[in-house]
Amino acid sequence: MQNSTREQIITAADDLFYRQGFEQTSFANIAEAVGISRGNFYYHFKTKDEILKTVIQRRLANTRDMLDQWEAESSGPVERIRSFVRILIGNRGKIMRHGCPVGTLCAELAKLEHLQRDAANEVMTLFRTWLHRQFVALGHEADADALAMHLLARSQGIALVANAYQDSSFVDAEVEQLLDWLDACVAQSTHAE
Amino acid sequence: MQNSTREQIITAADDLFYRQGFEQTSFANIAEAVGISRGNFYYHFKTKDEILKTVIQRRLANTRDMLDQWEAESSGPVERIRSFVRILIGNRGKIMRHGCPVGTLCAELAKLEHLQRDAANEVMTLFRTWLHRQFVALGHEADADALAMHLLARSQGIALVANAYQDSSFVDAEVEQLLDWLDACVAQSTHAE
DNA sequence: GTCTATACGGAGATAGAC
DNA sequence: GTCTATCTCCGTATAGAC
Repeated sequence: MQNSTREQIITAADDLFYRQGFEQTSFANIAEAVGISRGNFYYHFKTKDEILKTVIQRRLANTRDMLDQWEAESSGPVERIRSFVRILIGNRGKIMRHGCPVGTLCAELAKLEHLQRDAANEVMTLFRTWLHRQFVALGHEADADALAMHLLARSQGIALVANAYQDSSFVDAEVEQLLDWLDACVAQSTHAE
Repeated sequence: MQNSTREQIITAADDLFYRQGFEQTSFANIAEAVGISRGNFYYHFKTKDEILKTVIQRRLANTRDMLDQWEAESSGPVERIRSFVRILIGNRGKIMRHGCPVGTLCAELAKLEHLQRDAANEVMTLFRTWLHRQFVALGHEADADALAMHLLARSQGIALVANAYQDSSFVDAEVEQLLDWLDACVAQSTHAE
């Protein structure tokens, strides 16, 4: 069932929403990418809202999987948070071209006052609560959410500016600073004990 | 000539582009906001590109004026940079509702691969070079641009996350951290002498 | 499930009267 | 300068044949 037409539509829509934005992507674009007719498209999804909802659900599932994997692979919270920071490096090229998939969708749906806005924010919240948990494990119970939000905002800012200026060395330099900041967090929590 | 129809159109378009986004704003929206007919609109601006270009030019001019004013009002570079950081507080409400006017336009035009993308980036560059100059005055010749970019990214990240979560206390907390970071920059440059 | 044909509205844009 | 009327294209969405 992995290559069913429905799955192909979701994959194509996911990609196009990221690269062109939701509003800018038409049913014709998606149908063309999949290689089906517009009419057939409507057999699978009745409205544009519905396809967006489904794409966000898939992103939520994929994000959960990724976070679970980081949890399984990494030995401790510091290494896990480093995994988060390093997606900026791993996805450097895509981020420079199209921005952060999470942040750009939240920003677009916020401006459209779209029904699925909260659903899109939920993807960001997945990272927020996961990071929160890691900071708690680091001994930062009191300010874990503030640290998670801080890291989220830093990442989003880096992605936005890197996208505007198409600057990859900027990403590298900022990631270094984030890793230093993380080390300082660790030192601070160790110190407090 | 301040209240000419042309000026009113630019003002209305500027506001609507910020609140709804460029793509989402139609000529009908702008015409209705001004109280003129669609036909009349085309007497003043032939294409949507042209009105966007004009709006960006106005934003560039307004930004230059603001930066000049900060330069005139503040005694030194530290206080000037603080003025920049504090717009996050001053425009807190608008930023929570619609994001940063500079960042959201850059992000949207990047995704549309719009002709005016570079023009929109130019507004951000105005802040970048101005901040660069302030950091040089602070004694940070070597890393002035990196510091300017860092501050730009931090601000954009704060605006994006604040917009997503509509969280004003987050903005306050992050601004405090930015001001602390700035103080640390000053201490570092003083120390180096 | 997939297609073609088509309805319908809204967008950008133009023509020409006043 | 401002209006109404109109054109054209493209978007979402539907109907019905295969």
